[in-house]
Amino acid sequence: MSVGIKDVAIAAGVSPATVSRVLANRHVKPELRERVETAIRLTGYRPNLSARRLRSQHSNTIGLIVPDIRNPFFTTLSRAVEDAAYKANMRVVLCNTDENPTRETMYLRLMQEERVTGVIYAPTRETAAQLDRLNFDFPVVLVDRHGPAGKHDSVILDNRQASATLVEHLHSRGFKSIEGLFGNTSSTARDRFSGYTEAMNDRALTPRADFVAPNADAATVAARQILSRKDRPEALIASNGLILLGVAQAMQELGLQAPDDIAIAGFDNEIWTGLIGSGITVIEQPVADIGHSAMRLLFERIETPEMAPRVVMLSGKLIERNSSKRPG
Amino acid sequence: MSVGIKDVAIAAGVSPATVSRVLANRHVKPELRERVETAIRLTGYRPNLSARRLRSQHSNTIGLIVPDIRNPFFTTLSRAVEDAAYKANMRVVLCNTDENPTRETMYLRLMQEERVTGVIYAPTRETAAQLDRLNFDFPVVLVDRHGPAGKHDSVILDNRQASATLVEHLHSRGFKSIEGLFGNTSSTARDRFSGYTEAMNDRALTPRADFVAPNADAATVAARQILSRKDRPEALIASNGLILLGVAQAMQELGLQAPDDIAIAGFDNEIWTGLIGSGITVIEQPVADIGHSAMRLLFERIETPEMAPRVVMLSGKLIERNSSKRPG
DNA sequence: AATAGAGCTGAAAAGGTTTTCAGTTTTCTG
DNA sequence: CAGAAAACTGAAAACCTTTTCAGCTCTATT
Repeated sequence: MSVGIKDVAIAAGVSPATVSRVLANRHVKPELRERVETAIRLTGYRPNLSARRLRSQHSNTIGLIVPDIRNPFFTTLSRAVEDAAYKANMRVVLCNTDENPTRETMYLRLMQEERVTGVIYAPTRETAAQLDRLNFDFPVVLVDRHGPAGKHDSVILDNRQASATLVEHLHSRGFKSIEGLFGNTSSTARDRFSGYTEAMNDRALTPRADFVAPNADAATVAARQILSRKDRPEALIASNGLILLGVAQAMQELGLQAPDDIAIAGFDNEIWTGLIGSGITVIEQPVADIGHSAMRLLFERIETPEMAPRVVMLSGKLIERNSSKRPG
Repeated sequence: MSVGIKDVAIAAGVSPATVSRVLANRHVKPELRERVETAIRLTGYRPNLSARRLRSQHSNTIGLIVPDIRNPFFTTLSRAVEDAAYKANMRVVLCNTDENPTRETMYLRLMQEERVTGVIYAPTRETAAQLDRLNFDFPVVLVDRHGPAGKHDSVILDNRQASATLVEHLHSRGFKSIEGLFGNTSSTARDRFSGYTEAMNDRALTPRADFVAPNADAATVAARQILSRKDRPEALIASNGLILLGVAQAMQELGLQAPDDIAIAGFDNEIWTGLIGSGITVIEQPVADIGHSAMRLLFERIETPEMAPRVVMLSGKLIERNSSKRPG
């Protein structure tokens, strides 16, 4: 049986309450404090977090619900979230939904049972749509994706703007037929699609878009098809890092080079995008900022629950590389 | 105030014990069971995991302690661990140590306070060395790295063999001066270094090795130096994915091409290694397998604690690509 | 028909901590 | 130096479950 606060109390000749107070750094006479501290050291006492949480009603745990930690965007995000969490003396429970609404509701239920302090959450469009019907008893901050307009704290990229920037960039380089390959599950992909479409229309260009499950394999399949079409576009935009990876893979299979055979641009400034060929033009997201902002919003929400929901919108940054150079 | 098991009991006209039994799927008369179930539905009851854990002494939580989730090896590993965990109805608490022994001990302590069911752990060499002096009251399975020989369950790659394979491969392609760039914190890097050195000696080649903090930035700096030396080697081996990334980046900065200017080979078959230039030769690790094996070992250890420690050693697979072709 | 056993249920204890409450000691104020 | 306030401490309640124990109702066996 492991040593509890009671054993420490006996060893130090004080009451359990006093030990608890020493642990919580509350006022207790130096002499007693010292006795307790050595007792703790001697007994090797470690607090039982379950008991502590049960009594204090603070779980000191935050949930992080993302589609897939292997998506580099979410990898980096998770790291930022964890750093902030552990600084605030909180644990992080990580959940991968695979963009599957069933798993999402299961995890949200789990968060409830865990009595988490708060949740950072990148929902699918499907679940996001009914987000205000669900009523969580913990604060939620959406990241990367938004819910019903203005109802929830969220931190997202200005996706329309970012897409428009890519179109503008490609257009200014002389490309006219610009196709887009977008994810089919997130509000983010949808926003990027809108931004793309608007920007194309603004320039009297004809948008053409495809939607695909947001993972590299599915993207490879789709890209293969697009790239081998007779009316292959002059330029192709990929709506996130995994899709971009799929496109790059398809191009390699087909022996195509950017920008000679087709121009390429995408999202997420992963290191490899700078190394592949002579570099792929991308929109860089301030991922770590997004994570930190989300945690800040979460903590502030916890402090003042009645505050009106806030949306933090950050801007992407165009990183021009060779894949979008004017051909020939 | 949230609804507890008591409220459900009252609503169903039974005792809390009965509700608990319904929840745990123990024998209770169908009629009562149904009454309880509708009461649960009506009240929207969610069990309180802290209370449950406190009483039952089962945390159903496993800890995952890794250097950095952004290292793609550990990203994939974490995903495998989580999948297995959630299938077994367990949560995962994720910890990044940044190869920092202080953070390691802090997290190990946390695991103790959390009363975790078990831990999957990739220790630094420093902590690994004193692993048998520490006495955990939870089972630990080491991954990717080993502790004092044969004292702990662990799942690792046959690192010596893998390194030797790379040397053999490069040598058979005609390279003689083969340098190695290794991480400086893990037993794994050390083993890969040993394998490299032995294989070089076996072939009467002179080994030359450098050690560096296992992250891309540090590797870039080191690689830059190696690559701009007058006596630059004919081939360079990188001991993990991040270091390989650093090497690739340095080469690009310096305008060097593989295999024309220098041959390159490394570890971890990340997708980009197949896309960069005309592909980088790597040793592929069965990462998902490693994760699953680790979880299997962990569960078996929990079931039969007195079993002798087991070491599972998996083989890497050489993926030959263009970066190690015989130069022009 | 009596008895053993199985199945089912509820009361109450237990799990390890924090927190409240009340009481005691110390310090401060005038 | 008296009295008030502040600081400190311990006993006991509370947090929400699961589990033990004992009792009760059936069924099955002899």
